Amino acid sequence: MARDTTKRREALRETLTELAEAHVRADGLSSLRARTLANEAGCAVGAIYNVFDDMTGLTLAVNGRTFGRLGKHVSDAVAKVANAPPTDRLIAMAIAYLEFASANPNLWRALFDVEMSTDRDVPEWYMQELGRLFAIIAQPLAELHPDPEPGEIDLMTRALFSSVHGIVLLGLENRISAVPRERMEGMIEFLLKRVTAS
Amino acid sequence: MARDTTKRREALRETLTELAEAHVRADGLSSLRARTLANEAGCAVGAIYNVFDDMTGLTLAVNGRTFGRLGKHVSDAVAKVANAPPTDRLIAMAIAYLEFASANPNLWRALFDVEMSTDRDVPEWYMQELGRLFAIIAQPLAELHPDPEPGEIDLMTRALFSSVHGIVLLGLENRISAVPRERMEGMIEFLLKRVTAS
DNA sequence: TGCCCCGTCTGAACGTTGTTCAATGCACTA
DNA sequence: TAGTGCATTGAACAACGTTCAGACGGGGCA
Repeated sequence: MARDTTKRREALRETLTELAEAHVRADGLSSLRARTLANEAGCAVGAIYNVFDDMTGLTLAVNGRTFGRLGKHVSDAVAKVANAPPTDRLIAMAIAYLEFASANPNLWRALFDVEMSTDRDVPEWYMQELGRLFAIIAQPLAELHPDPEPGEIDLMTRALFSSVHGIVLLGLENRISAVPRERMEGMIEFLLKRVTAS
Repeated sequence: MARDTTKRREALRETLTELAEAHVRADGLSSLRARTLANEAGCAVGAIYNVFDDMTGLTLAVNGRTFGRLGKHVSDAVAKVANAPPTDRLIAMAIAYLEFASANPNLWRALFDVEMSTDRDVPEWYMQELGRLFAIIAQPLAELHPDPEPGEIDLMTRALFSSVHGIVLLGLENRISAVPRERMEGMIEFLLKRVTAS
């Protein structure tokens, strides 16, 4: 019995995550409704709470998937130009980040919009994925600076990631100023070329 | 009567904005409650809707004040070093931006967290203030590039603003990685010095 | 086989939201 | 003073996440 129940729970978890992802992708994080999801999954509202702590837990499950795909997209992009100069690899990664955010704006925004103010801990996979992403960025930077001061690479890594993130964030925020795609790429190239210029 | 009523409305608008600002400053945008505000202002819940379209309208009023103060803070900072080289003026502005966000995190976040998905137009003062801010940034950049290609200054302005914004945003997001203040300043200086280096 | 027991699942109910609108009150005019 | 029209009220509404007492059902024991 125990195994059977566990399987059902796992299956429901999967179903709910899939349905939630579809909603977030289509209409944004704020369109998630417990009752709607329960209807679509063919279960009771309460069943959601047998499988997730609350709606935030469900959102985190969706974000886990998104984060994985984002990481893969960036990794693949840099792998394709593995032999290019460090600056070009950085640009390729940043453009890939832009591509992903641009192709999945709602899922991407959900990564940062999830409410974590309550005492819930940041999931460990969150920090791990972020660490993996930072490691990929750090590599070309390390090649550009073979003899760095302590912490210098880390500072540059965070600065560059944050900068690209900011450009993508405000660029996609069409309410403030819808920036055409090629201009965003222009900003990213401008920034990275300047910063990494010896 | 008409004038008297108008005055009362104006006074209520002022009172509500002030109270809302206090709440946002202390506990963030999501802590705004229509009933709480009405209690504190000594009016009925419905009265709020005589003065604002909805809660988003009230939030926009709060953001209007915040935007004004932010602009003044940045302007003052750059005015103090008006004779310094362009790069130093850019750094002074960015540090001032960081200072403001750091000193008023909840009010600052509210500037970007306000829900505008509904068809409500972006208020014209929003674009105006943003344009003013961009103009301040563009000036040192124009000095650094006396003979720019068309649109180049604008692209640089947006790229730099977005980058600094991203650094401040992720740096203050303590859930992801609480970055100490001096490291954030380090990132900003690193970025701006590199980007503006001839 | 039949019965009981215990964990699972259900969905009505709860407490809070923002928002509305019929009813009330009030100030000013004729 | 009676009448009129708009400002103001706050109970009611719809929708939300979340809970929990009870219905349900399957596995172990007599």
